[in-house]
Amino acid sequence: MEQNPKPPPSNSASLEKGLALFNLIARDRGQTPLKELAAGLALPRSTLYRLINTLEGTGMITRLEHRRYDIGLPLAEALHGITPAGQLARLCRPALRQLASACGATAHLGVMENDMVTYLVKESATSVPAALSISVENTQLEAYCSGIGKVLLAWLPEAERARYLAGGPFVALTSRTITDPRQLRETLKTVKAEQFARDDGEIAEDLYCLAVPLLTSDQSVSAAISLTFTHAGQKKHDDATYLTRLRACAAKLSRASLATIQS
Amino acid sequence: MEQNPKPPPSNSASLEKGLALFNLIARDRGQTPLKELAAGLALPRSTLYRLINTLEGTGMITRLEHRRYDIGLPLAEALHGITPAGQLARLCRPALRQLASACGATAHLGVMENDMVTYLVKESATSVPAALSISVENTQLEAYCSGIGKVLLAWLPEAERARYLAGGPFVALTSRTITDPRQLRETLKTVKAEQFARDDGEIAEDLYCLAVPLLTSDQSVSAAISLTFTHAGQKKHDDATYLTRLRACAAKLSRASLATIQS
DNA sequence: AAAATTAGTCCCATATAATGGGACTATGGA
DNA sequence: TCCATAGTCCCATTATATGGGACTAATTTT
Repeated sequence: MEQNPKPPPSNSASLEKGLALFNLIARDRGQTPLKELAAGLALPRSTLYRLINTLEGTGMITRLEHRRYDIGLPLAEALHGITPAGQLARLCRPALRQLASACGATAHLGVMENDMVTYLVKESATSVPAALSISVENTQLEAYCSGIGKVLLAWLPEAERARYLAGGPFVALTSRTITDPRQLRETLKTVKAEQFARDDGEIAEDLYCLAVPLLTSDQSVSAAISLTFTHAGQKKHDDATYLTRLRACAAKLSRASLATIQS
Repeated sequence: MEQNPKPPPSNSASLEKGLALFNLIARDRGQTPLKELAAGLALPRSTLYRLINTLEGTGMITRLEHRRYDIGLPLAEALHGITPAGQLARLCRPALRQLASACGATAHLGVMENDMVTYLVKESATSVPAALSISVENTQLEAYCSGIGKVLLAWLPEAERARYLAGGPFVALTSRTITDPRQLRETLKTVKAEQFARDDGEIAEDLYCLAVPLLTSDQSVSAAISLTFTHAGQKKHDDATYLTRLRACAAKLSRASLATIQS
C-alpha cells in the first residue's frame, strides 16, 4: 500500500516516525490526549516518549497540561509570516519566469479565494503589454472569464461549482465573455475533459490565454497556471506547443505540493 | 558545553539531526546552498541527503533550484494562521487562569510591540472590576505606566531603553503616573534589580499591580505577566506572597519557550 | 484519604536500522 | 564539450534506536 513509483526511495525511519508524530500534533493542536493521538502510529510507549521528548527539546512542540501537546513557540517564531499562498508563490515563481521567457509571453499563477481568482504570481517575458495591466499580483479578478478561473472552476467539486454558477450575474467584459450560466457550465465540462482552458478575448478584446491545473496527488487542484498573449502580439506557435510547455511546468510544480505524511 | 540540569535527557539522535537540519533550512529559506548551510552539522554526504530526502518526503521542506531548500507547502498549510503571539497566548492562558483564580485577582500577559504593551491574555478570578476594563486582549496600552510595561522596558537592551525614554512625553493618567524620564529610568533600574515591577495607581487611581518577566534561556525577556488588584478590592496578602506565586507561574511558563536547536 | 489506574521516566540487552565510505550518475556552469 | 560538484545508490559494519519491564509521578476512582 505504498506509492507506485518507488516504494521507499531512501529514508530515515526514526526521523519519519518523529515527523509523523509531529504532524499529528500540529494538526490536532492539543485537542486530543497523546495516547489517543498516537494510537495510529503503534509505537511502544518507550519509543513514543523518546520522540516526544526530542521534539520538545528542539522546540517543535510544547507540552501543555492534561497530556496534550501543541506546536512549540520556537517553531512558531521560525515560521512566522509564512502563508500557504506566499509559499506557493515563492516556490513557483522561478519556474513561471522561465516559462514566460521561453514562450515569450506572460505567465500567471492563481488560486481560488471566495469565488474569485487571486493572482499570486505574474511573470512576463519582456515588457508587459498595456492590455495585461488588468492582472496584478495579490489582487483578485472574476473567475468566469479567465483561463485560470475556468480551470479552477472546472476542478471544483460539483456542489461548489453549482453554487458558483447559480451565483451570477456574469457581467460581460467583452463581446466574447460567457455570461450565460448554462453555457459556462458546458465550457467547464470541456475544460475538465480537455485538461486545459482557453480564454479567447473574454476578459479583454486583445488577450489570448491558455491555462492548466496544478494537480495534487489526490487529483484535486490547488492552483492553476496560464500563459497569456496579446492577439496582436507574439503568439508564434499553436496551442499544442504552448500546452506542452505549460503542462511540463505544471508537472514540475506539482511535485512540490505532493508530499505529506501518509497513513 | 551542554545544559547543566541533564546532559542529554533521553533523545533520538537521528531525529535530532534531522530537525537541526530542518531548523537551518527554515531560518535560511533558500538563501544559502545546502552544502554551506549544513557545513556546521558535519554530516557525511550520504547521511545528509538521507535526512533531506526524508524531510522532503514528509512535506517539511521543498527542494528548489540551485541546491537550495525551503519550507514545504504541506507544512505551511498545517501551520497556517499560527503566530508567535497567538501561540504564546494559547500556551500561557491556562496557567494564568489558574494563577488568577488562586490569587483572587486578574492576571495579564503582555509583550512589547512598537513601544507599546500588547496584552495577549487577560484572565480574571471572578467578575472583572470596572476599573479593569482598561485592558483588553490584543489591544495596546502605554508601557511606562503599567507593571508589565515597566518590566519589559527594564529588560530592554540599554540602547532601546534610552531611545524609548527619549521618545516621551509621558502623559499623566493619574496623580501618581511617572512622567519624568529621569525618574522613570531610575524606577526601571530598580525593577531590574528587584526582578519585579509594581504599579501603584499609576494607570488608574484604584489599581495595584505586580509584574514579573518571562525569562528565556538567554536571559532575554519575551513577555511579562502580572497580577492586578483593585485597591478597594481583595489584596489579601502582602507583595511577597503574590510575587512568589507570580514567579512560580513565570518559571513554569518559561520552560515552554526555552527550547531551540543548540548548535 | 487511600487505592487503583494511567502518564511519563529510566535502564539495559538485543538486533534492527542508521551510518558513512565509496562508486556511480545527473546537473549545471564555463 | 568538459569538469566539478550535487545528488543517488549500495552495502558491510556497528553504532544506535528499539521496546520490555521496573519504577515514579500524576490523576482519577472509590
